[in-house]
Parts: sequence; C-alpha cells; structure tokens
Amino acid sequence: MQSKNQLNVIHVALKIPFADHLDYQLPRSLSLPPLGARVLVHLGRNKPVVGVVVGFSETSPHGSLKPINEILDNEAFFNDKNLALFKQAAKYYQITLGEMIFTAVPSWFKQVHNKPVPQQKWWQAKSSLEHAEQLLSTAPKQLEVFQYLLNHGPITSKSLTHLTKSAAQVCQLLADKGLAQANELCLVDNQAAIDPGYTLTTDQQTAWSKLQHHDKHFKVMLLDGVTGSGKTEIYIRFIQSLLKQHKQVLLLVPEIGLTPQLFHEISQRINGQMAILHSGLTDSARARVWQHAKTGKLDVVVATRSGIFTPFQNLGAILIDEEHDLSYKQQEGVRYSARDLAVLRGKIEHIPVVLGSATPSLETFNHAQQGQYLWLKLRSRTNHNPLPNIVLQNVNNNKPNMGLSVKSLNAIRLHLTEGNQVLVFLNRRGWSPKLICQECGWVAQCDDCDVYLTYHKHLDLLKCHHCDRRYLVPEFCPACGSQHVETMGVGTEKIAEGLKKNLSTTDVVRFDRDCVKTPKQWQNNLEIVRSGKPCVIVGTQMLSKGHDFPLLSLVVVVNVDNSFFSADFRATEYLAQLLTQVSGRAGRADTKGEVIIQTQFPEHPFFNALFAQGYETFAHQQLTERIQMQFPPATYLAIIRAQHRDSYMLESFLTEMTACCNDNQHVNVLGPIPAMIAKKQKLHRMQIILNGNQRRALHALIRQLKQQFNQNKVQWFIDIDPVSFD
DNA sequence: AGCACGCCGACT
DNA sequence: GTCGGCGTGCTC
Repeated sequence: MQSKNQLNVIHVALKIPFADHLDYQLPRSLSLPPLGARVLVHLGRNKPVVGVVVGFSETSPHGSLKPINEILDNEAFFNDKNLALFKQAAKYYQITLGEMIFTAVPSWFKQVHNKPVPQQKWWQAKSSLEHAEQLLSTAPKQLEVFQYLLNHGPITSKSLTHLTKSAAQVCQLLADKGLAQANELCLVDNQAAIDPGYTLTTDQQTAWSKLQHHDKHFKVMLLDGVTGSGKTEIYIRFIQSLLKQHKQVLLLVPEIGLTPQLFHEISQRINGQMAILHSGLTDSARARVWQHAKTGKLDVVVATRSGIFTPFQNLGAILIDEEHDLSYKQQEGVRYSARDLAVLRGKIEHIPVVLGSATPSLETFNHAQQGQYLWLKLRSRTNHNPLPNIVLQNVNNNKPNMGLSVKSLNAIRLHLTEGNQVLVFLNRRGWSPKLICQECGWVAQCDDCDVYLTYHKHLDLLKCHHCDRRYLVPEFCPACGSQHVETMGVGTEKIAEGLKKNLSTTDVVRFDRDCVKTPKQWQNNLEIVRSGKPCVIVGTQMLSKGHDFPLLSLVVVVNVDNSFFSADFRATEYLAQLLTQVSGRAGRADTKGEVIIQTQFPEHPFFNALFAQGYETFAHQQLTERIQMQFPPATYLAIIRAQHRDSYMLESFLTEMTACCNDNQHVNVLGPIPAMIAKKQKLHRMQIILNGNQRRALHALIRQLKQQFNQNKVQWFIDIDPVSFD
C-alpha cells in the first residue's frame, strides 16, 4: 500500500520539555494514523509511552528513526480545533506542544494498555409498579430495588448499596425480566425541564437579546451583574437556546464546591445530558466525561479550570462564571489561565464566550471598556433585596478582644436574636499567625521556609502553612532566653473560640482548611447552617464565593488592612472583589443586611472609592492608575521563577540572566529579587519580573532566554500573565 | 521531565 | 569493600 512518496515519518508529541514532537517511522505493517490519534512509541532506552500524532512528513532531519509501535486510535482522538488550541496555548505559555497536551489529558488516556474507559451503568425502572409487584411477588429484595429505581432513578448501582450489597446483580436481574434498563449516561426525561416562568428585568431582557445576536460566531461578552441580578437565568436561557440548535455548552466555575449547586439548578431547567468535571473525580470518571463530550453524547459540561481542554464534537459556547476568580489560573506546572484559554478557544471554534462576574477583573474590564468585549450590564437586583448597609469600624478606638470589637460583638448578638445568621470572614486560619518574644522581638519561623509559624491551639503546636512542618512551642525565647513568648494576631480558631465564649448558646460553625478537609465535613457544616437556626459562620477565603446562605443578615470582615501594605500591585483589586462579593451575601428579602469592616484606616480613600461609588467606578479608577503606572492590563507581565538550595548559586545565575535582558528596548526588567516567600521547603526562591508593553517583544525575549539558559544547574520556569507573586 | 551513566563519601 | 548521593547528558 505504501508508495515511495508517502508520508512515512510521523510527528509525535510527547510529554517532553525539549521538543514539540519527535519523529517516528511508520512501519509497513501499520496504516497511516489520522492526525490527532494517539500512538504508542518507545522513548529513550526502552520506555513505552503514549504520544499524539501532530504531523507527517516524507523525510526527517534525524538519523535512524524508531518505529511507531501501535496506533491506539482508529479515529482522531483530538480534532483539528483541539490541536489548534493546544498548539497556540503551548506557544503562548512557552512550553512544548506535548507538555500542553499531556497536562490536559486524563491519565487514563496516557496508559499504554489502551483499555476502553470503564462505563457506568445508570439504572432506571422500565415498568409500572403493579406489573413489577406481580412479577416479583417472591423476590422482595428485587421489588425493593425496583421501587427505589422508580422513585429515584436514573441512578448508579453504587448508590443502591444501602439497600443491598449486591445491587449491581439485582439490577441486572431486573433488567433480565424487562423491568429495568441501564444506560451509560444519566438519561434525563426530555419532558422534565421546569419552566418557572420568570419575567426578566429590563436589564436582563436587554442583555439576553444582545446575547442572542452573537450565538453563532466568535464574540466575547462580559455579563457584568451584581449579586442577585440574575446572571444564572441568562446562562440558563443561553444554554437552552444552544441546546435547541443541537450544540454543546461548556460552563466553567471556579471551585469544586460550586459545581453541584449550579449543576443542579441548570439540570432542572434543560432537556439534555449534563456532567460535572473537576479534580475531585476519579480519573476514570474524568475520562468518561471526555469520551462522552467527544462523541457528542453530553450536552452540557460544568467544569473547573482544567475542563477548558475537554474535547467536544460540536461546542456551541463557553461560559465562565466568576471570571475574575484567581482559581482559573493554574499555579503550578503549566501556568495557564482557563479564562484566557476560553477566549482563545472561542476564537478557534468560532463560538461565543460569556464571562460572568459581579466584580470583573481589570483585564476583562479593560477589554469591555475598549469595546473588544460586548459589555452586558445587569444593575438591578431581581430579588429586590436592598443593598446592605456598610459600616467601617475603626478598631483604633474600639479595641478588638479575641479578634472582634465590642461593637461587632453587639451587632452579632443583635442579628442573632432577630433569628438571623452571621458570617465572620477572616483570611487566616489557626489561632494566631505569630509567636513573638516580648523582650527581644524574636519571631518563630520555619526552618525550611521563610515564613512565620502559626500557632494552633487545639494541637498546642506551631505549624508552617507552607510546608506543613510542625514545631513544639518553645518555653523560652531561643534568642534571649526570656519567658515572655506570646502569640500575636488573630486567626479563625481564636475568633471561633472567642465567639463561643461570648455567645455560649449559639452554634459557631468554622469553615477553614483545618476544619473542612473532606466533602463530608463541608456537608456537615452546611447542614447546620441550612437548618436555619441562628448561628455564626467563621470562615476563610473558602467562603467568600459560592454557597448561598439565605438567612445571612450580617457579615463582619476582620483584618483587611494587610492589603494596603501588600507588595502585590493587584492587592486592592482583590480586596475590592472580596468585599463586594462578601457584601453581596448579606441581606434578606425582608431584612436589610449589614456589613461591618474592622479596620485601622476607616478614612482610607479605598473604602470611599469602592462603597460610595460602587465597583464599576472603583475599577475605572484603578484602571487609570494602572495605565499611569505602566502595569497590567496596560502592559504585559511575565515572571521568571527559579529555586535552588544554594542562595548564592541562585542569585548569580539569575543575575547573569538579567544582564541578558537589560539592553532590551521594549521590556522592563526587575530583579533578581527574592520571591514573596523567599524560602520554601529548604529551597531559596528568586524571580525576575519582565514587564513590557508589547506582547511580541516580551515573548521573543523569553524565547531567547530559554535558548541561552537551557542548562540544568538551576531549575527555572516561566509564568506568563502571573496573578500572584508567591 | 525521566532515566542512565559515572564518579566520590559513609556504612554493613 | 559496597550503597547511594547528585552532576551530566540524552531522548527522534
């Protein structure tokens, strides 16, 4: 079959950092694999690995080529648009094509054995109860399962194990009798969608009609709506209209915790197959979603960050909820931004991209203001809840005790007696973030990291929040021998204990990484809150987004002042987003909500800018400032990060690298400077910050550096469009 | 990245 | 005498 001129050299992308692809020879025994198919090849000494076909040629510049061992897909695993996304993303983030592809793929598809993805069986009753009762009069267990299927199906047999351990077998028996039916997907009844018959607000109507004009081509739209303005309703209508055109929809959400809520809300309103995709799933579950999205069996996928790479047969739109959220940026390995890749993917697939937020990032805000993105504003609240009353509480003349001032405590008491719930927000877990010697000023630090240790009272230990190393509390100051070593500052543990002491009759529910480690603990905590009795919720970042607590009428924010001294130029943007999001949680239909912010600087212009004029005006001011100061989004940023156990080696290496950048016309170079955490797990960390007003020049410089410094003495990597300096 | 080869220090 | 540290170099 193969003639002389045939393309027998196959370009295979592999998970390697030094080349986009390696060349392999197609043996005569195999037919030409399609572009985008996975193949099995050997790499190095004799290691079988999975690669992806990304090109063909007649000849190769390399000497003797190894053969393709096996073709794993008869049809393309990735279509042209998928490959285009990977190629452009790899180029943008300055990594190899293979690295990009293989950070996206569920590991099931990287396994050399190429077994089919294990399927799930969703069982459903297929007969009437009367008929089943006749047939199963002598099989009570089967009848019980049948009844359960009738009321709760479709369901997996795994979710039936509370009825019988052999649920899978019982289901099969029912199927044999024609009483039940299994499907590989959770088939939704096509008539089941509920139409609550909402009337859209004027804002919603305007947004919705504009949105409909852009449902068949590439267009980025910012759905800019305050909390309670009905963004979800717009998402749902958009999804419905796309499903009618037999298109698929990808909806990205920031955190795992949010997926079930939104999933549920949407699933009730649409006729179609939905799936959730997030890092908490098993690998085979993730692979299953990929497979069904790829073959077009799924209509809607609700996913977190990595879901942006899900292959679809006929993708119609990408929606990104809470687009400003930092969790869309991967902070290790390939540092991609799912939000930015969504825009890229929209362009490649010729489909609309909807970015939703009550507090858009300045990057997105900028695009909207310049008209590159279509700006859809929702300014009125559908629930007509009045906006909360915001109180800036000066803690200088109102000293907090256990983190909360007397005024705050009184307010909390008042709201509780009115039968409401209260949220105390504090971005710091543990008892106190510092252990300090009162005489010489020594502060307990981690031996392996350059950070202070946090005291945890329930453990009576000092903990490093960066490497998790634990230390005993010293009885004497190791520096001067003094006995006056005391904790300083406040964390969630202390706040919660202070509240318990002061409000002995009320439940205090704590949400932080120490208390909520598993989904079950989340659930337990949620149940207490959802039960509706008055309680105080103490939480960190974990709580700022997502879960709706309908009975919340007061939010107390503790310790926001750090942001005013942060070295991160985005700190005030983040604080504004956080305060706006958190404030949106306070207030009910019948009670006006209240937000108390404990601060030493109530006169700070930040508060006035944000609260007197609102987020939009605030963002506008910030943007003007950024442009003046030549910071993103007016310019483009990249960070070169490096770490080494020898601080001298590290610094001299980066100094050499900086010298190569200094004569660049278009890029400003800052560094080498220590990373914000200058030492982590025994490794010193430094960085070079590159800031340029031309993306091309910045990328060209980085490409040059990669070529020039491709040694392996000092580990370094590039972070394009960094969002944090950690 | 992963893996092999290779050359020097502290252990049965 | 070996085990094992990590420096160096290669992968089509």
